Amino acid sequence: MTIEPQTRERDRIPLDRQRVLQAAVQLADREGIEALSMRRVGQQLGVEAMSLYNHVANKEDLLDGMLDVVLSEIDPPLTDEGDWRRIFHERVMTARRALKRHPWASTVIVSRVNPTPHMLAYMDSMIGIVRRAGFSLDLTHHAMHALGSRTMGFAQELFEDSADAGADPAVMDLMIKQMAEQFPYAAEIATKVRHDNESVVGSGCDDQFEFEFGLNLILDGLERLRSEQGAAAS
Amino acid sequence: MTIEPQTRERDRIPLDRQRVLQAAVQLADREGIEALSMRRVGQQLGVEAMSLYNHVANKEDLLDGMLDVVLSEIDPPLTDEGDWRRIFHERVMTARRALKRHPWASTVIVSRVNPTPHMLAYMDSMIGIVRRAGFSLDLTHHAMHALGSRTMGFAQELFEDSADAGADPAVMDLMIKQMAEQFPYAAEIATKVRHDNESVVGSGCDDQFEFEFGLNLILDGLERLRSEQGAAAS
DNA sequence: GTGCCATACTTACGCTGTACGTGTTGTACG
DNA sequence: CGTACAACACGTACAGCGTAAGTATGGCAC
Repeated sequence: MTIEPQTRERDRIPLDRQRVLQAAVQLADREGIEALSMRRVGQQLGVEAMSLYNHVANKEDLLDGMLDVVLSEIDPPLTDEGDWRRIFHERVMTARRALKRHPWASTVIVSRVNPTPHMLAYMDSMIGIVRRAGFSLDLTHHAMHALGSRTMGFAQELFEDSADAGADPAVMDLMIKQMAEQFPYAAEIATKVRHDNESVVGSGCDDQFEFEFGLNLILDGLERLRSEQGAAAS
Repeated sequence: MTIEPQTRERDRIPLDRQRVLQAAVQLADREGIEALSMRRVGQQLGVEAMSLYNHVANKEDLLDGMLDVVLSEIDPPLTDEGDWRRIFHERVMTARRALKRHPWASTVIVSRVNPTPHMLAYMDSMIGIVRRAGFSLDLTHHAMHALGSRTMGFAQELFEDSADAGADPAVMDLMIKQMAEQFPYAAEIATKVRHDNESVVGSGCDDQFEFEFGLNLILDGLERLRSEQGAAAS
């Protein structure tokens, strides 16, 4: 009773955030996201549930962290040459593959409200692709909404609005400024949206408009295929 | 103690599924979906939690039922005349309005795995619109995937696969036959998918193909807008 | 040595969904 | 009218959850 704990203490690898996240990811991979509880993750590490709270704020934070681990597995773009559609498509499929390795990821991602660092980095790189292809700021913004999280490798709307649109404007300014260094393209869009909606309450984007924009984009594309099909066959 | 219960019993309206579902919907509307527990719903009806189980199988079933209530509020189509895109668009926006009346609905719908009756009816009517506009079976199938639950008034993939693709084939046949009467258009698609994948394991649809189909549809639409924008300005 | 600080452990609270057994009810039939 | 019955609300109980709060056990700076 006096020796046992000491020896156990000695050869115990100390916990850290990375180990906690990795254990959680492994558990979710193996037994599904519904089997993931703080107690089970602790068990996985030979540790009590409460010990995890030294490294993650709460379960929400744990899920955010797990997601970030998955997103960190998205390979960087191979090339920057050629048709933007090819580059974009390729990168989306890479992201899709990363997410498919962790089947729980796509269901978790939709329940999150704040983007993780790797998420921001990824989005920034995708925005960069279309911007460099000559998309206007406006069109870029609409494009990202239309693609929704198809950009992430599956089909689903991303976040409700740009973080907390109702927050302190001064804080927002600072946040955007800090973001601008790391994620210039994303920051550009955020600034624009913010400017457009200076006097507007609620969400930073016109959800109704963005929804109809995306809907019409698809309907028009389908109409084109319909008329082609009409020309080819009956 | 002997009289009290009797009088209370007398003027108690007996529970039924509809009352349970309505109380649950009201509670979720008022206090959010995370506040919805069996105990709270019971409380809402002046009844213990366990009494609800006489009318719903479990919480999953309760959520399915609640969703069906919301979907039943989608108004029937106004007209069947004119451009299919206009008709389709109009109906989607009607569905969107119904879902917006219950903010929790869109988050709940994505966690469901089986379509509810009203859901099937709605999908059937949407498939009917494009079929009557001359879409081939194939194109219709791809179209529904591409639209995802944009058809429902928000953007998100629908169900993992067509119900239980791995189930007993004989049971499936029966199911499809029964479906054919009520939902002819939906049944037609289901039959086709089933036929195409006779010898294929896993999901009833080629997820990879459908995903890329939808992605390319949007990318092509965006490319068109990009080149137009290039011609007009810059 | 001594104090400090990080961190792991323990206990406990209030909540969840729901299995199981009991009692009361309105209704159908002799 | 009396009785049997099926429907159904109730109460209790259990295993699990996230996490607040307090306690014990290191390694490390002085």
